[in-house]
Amino acid sequence: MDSRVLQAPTPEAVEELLGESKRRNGCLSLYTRCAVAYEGRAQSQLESGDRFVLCKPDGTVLVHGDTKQEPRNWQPPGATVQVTDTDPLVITAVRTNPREAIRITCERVYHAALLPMDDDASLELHGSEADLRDRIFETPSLIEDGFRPETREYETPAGPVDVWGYDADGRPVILELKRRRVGPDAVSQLRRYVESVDADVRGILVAPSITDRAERLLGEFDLESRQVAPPTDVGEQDRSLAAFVAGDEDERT
Amino acid sequence: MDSRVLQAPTPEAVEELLGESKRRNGCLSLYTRCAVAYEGRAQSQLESGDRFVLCKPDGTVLVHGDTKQEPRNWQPPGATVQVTDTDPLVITAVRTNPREAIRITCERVYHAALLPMDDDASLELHGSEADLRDRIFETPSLIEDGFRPETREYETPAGPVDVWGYDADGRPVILELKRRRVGPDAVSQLRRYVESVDADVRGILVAPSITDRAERLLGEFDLESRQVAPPTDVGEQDRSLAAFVAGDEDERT
DNA sequence: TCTTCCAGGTAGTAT
DNA sequence: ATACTACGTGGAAGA
Repeated sequence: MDSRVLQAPTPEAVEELLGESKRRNGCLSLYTRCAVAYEGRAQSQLESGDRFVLCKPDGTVLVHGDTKQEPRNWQPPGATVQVTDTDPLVITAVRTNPREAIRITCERVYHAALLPMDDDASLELHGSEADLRDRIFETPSLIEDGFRPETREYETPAGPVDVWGYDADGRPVILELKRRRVGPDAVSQLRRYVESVDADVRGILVAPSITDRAERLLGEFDLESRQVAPPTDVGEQDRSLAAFVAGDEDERT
Repeated sequence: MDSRVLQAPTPEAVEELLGESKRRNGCLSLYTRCAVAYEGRAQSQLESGDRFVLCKPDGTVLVHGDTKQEPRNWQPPGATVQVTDTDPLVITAVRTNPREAIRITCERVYHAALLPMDDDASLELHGSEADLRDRIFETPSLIEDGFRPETREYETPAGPVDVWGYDADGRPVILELKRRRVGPDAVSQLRRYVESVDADVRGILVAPSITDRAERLLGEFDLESRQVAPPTDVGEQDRSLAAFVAGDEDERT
């Protein structure tokens, strides 16, 4: 695998490692005390602190602190990453469209590592809005008896509608699907679609649950709702994890 | 700093290091070939590949591949992270509200490292929607002559309005502010606020720019727009980064 | 490229 | 805890 880890590397060694990571198409990881500045879509400054920095071969740069899921600062994919100074070590990542730059000034580097990565696996995800849509096409009675779904992503002047269909009386129906509990924004969205259609159409918001305010707004605009959730079980899943989630803390299989 | 890096550690050594990271309130980093399973709000599976794993002391777990800004899989803050098996090494992170779990099965661990972090610096960000709001309170004529902004986050039955004020004729005005180019969703949002108010009120969408469809929707609902961007210059900024962004590629100061 | 919308969105704030 | 919105949202799919 020929990865490399350097303890307390010099700025020159980090520069060398960054070049190597580009040639090898690998990631560069830094454990460092650094300050960060950003300018582009907005501007930000982050004073010195201990952080973990990951530079990916696609130009992504992440600066992680010791809390939270989101990086404290970052550069999206597509940036050009360079060591622009070695005393102290400064790493700059610039990208265009939009034009923006991040600058990491390292007062100390505890470790640096080269991480060649081979990862071509694709994520299989179940329980998305698309799965909910498929579920409704499979079992239209989840909406109501006699409902006939017809078109996915039906185009209207106000944007694409999730599901277009007809009720038992042949009256057109628009469904707006959400995979989780919905608020007022989803009602606005459904209303926009319904009003953009030049016909007498019913609008139904399909979601696992709905907030009080959204419910009230629905009524105000003569829209409806159905309580339906995305399918949870999709076959080939690892059952022992499900047991964990179900609350069986002692599960260790 | 007493950080520790282990090359090709045994599962037991990783377990020990995870325990140590909890006691020391530090992060644990793994460079590993692993498979990932998730179950909770949805379900997902990710087959084996080389990845970088970061476990933070607040319970956050990130699994990064070699591309993209977002982790390939993750667990948000608040999870309990444990080694639940050592042959092969399995790391499980469980959290509640919502109840969900991620499981990382490592077929090889290239490195593991303990990263004690001291980071109490706060991010200073300029150019947000709040800054745009402040700018309008400071220079109301950016909207129009005679405009008098009055209330921020003004409460309506449909939700909080960014700015409530009055025009030169004393007619109430609602502003919906966006820090970037807006689409149909922002128009829907403004419309919802305007209609929820039981008065003859003007609605103005304030943003740097607007899409065609959104523009058309605005007209349809008798709403207005003003082209205003958040302030870009906020004083104490590092000017050399701005030069970089401006296109001066040779800037190395 | 631009537009549009989903996301296991995440984060912050007020109730 | 829930509700609501902003985010340097990011990412994908279609035009």
